[in-house]
Amino acid sequence: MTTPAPLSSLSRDFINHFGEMGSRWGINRTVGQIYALLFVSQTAIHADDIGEALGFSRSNVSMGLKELQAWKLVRMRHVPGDRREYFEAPEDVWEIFRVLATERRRREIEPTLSMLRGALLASPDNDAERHAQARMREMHDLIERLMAWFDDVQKLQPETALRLMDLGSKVTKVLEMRDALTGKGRARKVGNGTTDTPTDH
Amino acid sequence: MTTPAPLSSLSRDFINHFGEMGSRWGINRTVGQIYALLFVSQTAIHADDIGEALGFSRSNVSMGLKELQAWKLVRMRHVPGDRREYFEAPEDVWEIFRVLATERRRREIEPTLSMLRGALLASPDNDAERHAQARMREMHDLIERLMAWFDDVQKLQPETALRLMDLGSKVTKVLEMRDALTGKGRARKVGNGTTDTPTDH
DNA sequence: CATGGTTTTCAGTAATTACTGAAAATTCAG
DNA sequence: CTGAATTTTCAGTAATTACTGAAAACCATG
Repeated sequence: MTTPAPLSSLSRDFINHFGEMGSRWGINRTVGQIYALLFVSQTAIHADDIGEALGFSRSNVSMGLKELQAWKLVRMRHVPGDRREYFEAPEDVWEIFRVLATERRRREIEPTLSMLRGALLASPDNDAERHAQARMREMHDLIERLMAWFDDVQKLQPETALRLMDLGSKVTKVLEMRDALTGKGRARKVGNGTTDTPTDH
Repeated sequence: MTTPAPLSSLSRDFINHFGEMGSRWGINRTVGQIYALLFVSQTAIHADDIGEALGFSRSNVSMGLKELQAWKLVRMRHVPGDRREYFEAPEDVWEIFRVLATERRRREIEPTLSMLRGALLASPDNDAERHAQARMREMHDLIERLMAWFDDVQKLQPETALRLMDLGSKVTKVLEMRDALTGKGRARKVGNGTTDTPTDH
């Protein structure tokens, strides 16, 4: 019967922010707030307390938790002698990031990649189609490259990945050196046939 | 009065897919389809043709284009002797990716980062608050690290960035070697990342 | 500086998505 | 099995978001 801890203004602001950002992140207010609550909570919480803390109906909480579980962003656990289900967010923020990235990829990228793969099998029979398909190929190839890279990095230990990131573009020193040695140095643009872009940056 | 080119089934599928995925990507159907149309188009198109090709009202097209411009995903241009505004998607897919990532960061991450920065200034006065703030700090620090890395990579030439990515986790070989030399690494963790992890799916 | 062609705005409406309460299903102790 | 405690489902409703047509604003030209 413990009252669900009255939420400090610190936590309340955090939770509200997640609620508001929810729509931009592709989740709804409820889901965002529930996640935020679990994220800052010291202990696992059961659905009734979540609903009470945030002012949502029980059924809404149930649906929100279901979605968070589908995203693999919360874990369920049981406390001895209590039939209710308790929920918590995983500790390790890198792991959270990894899960989030993986899940977003699965939902937001894979379907497109597979559509593109299909489109690349077609035989275009006029110039417009040929051009469209070439564009799709560019998109496809970039996405595949990005995903292959992501696969690679994802397999690293968090510690290693973080360290790799901290190196940042310093890593390019290695590339530049190699280029200097192989005399490959001064190409500037990525080769897409149609030269255009007066880009500058 | 050129009819807006009858859209091959190849392009139509691509455009429809973008319409459907729109909601997952945080844009609406209209915006997704307009972008897709421009992306595969050989030439710049004006609003009326876009509306006709996709079956949207003129005002809807106008709003869609406005949003795409806000995202910096389309460019406007004029053709001599025609008062109408023509639109096109930038050529270079890496540049598109860069713009998209930057814009998403600005909209989806920066606000949270600044909220977190504020939260970290507070002085927690009980254990729960202290824990919540510590969690927020973990989140904040990870995001900052990721963003710093992204800043770094973003400044690279497309070619360099792509090549860096293609190297993937091979770069870690350098790290591992360095660790071996400095005696820093010492095979610290269990289940080392490079061998096949027992991932389910 | 008036005109016709063009784009933008906006109020109203349609479509979609979120949320609720009540009922059904599930779970488990006795 | 029974029944109390709990979670899930779902039909109905509320809230939000997308889309339209008409009108206003814009703008290059004569």
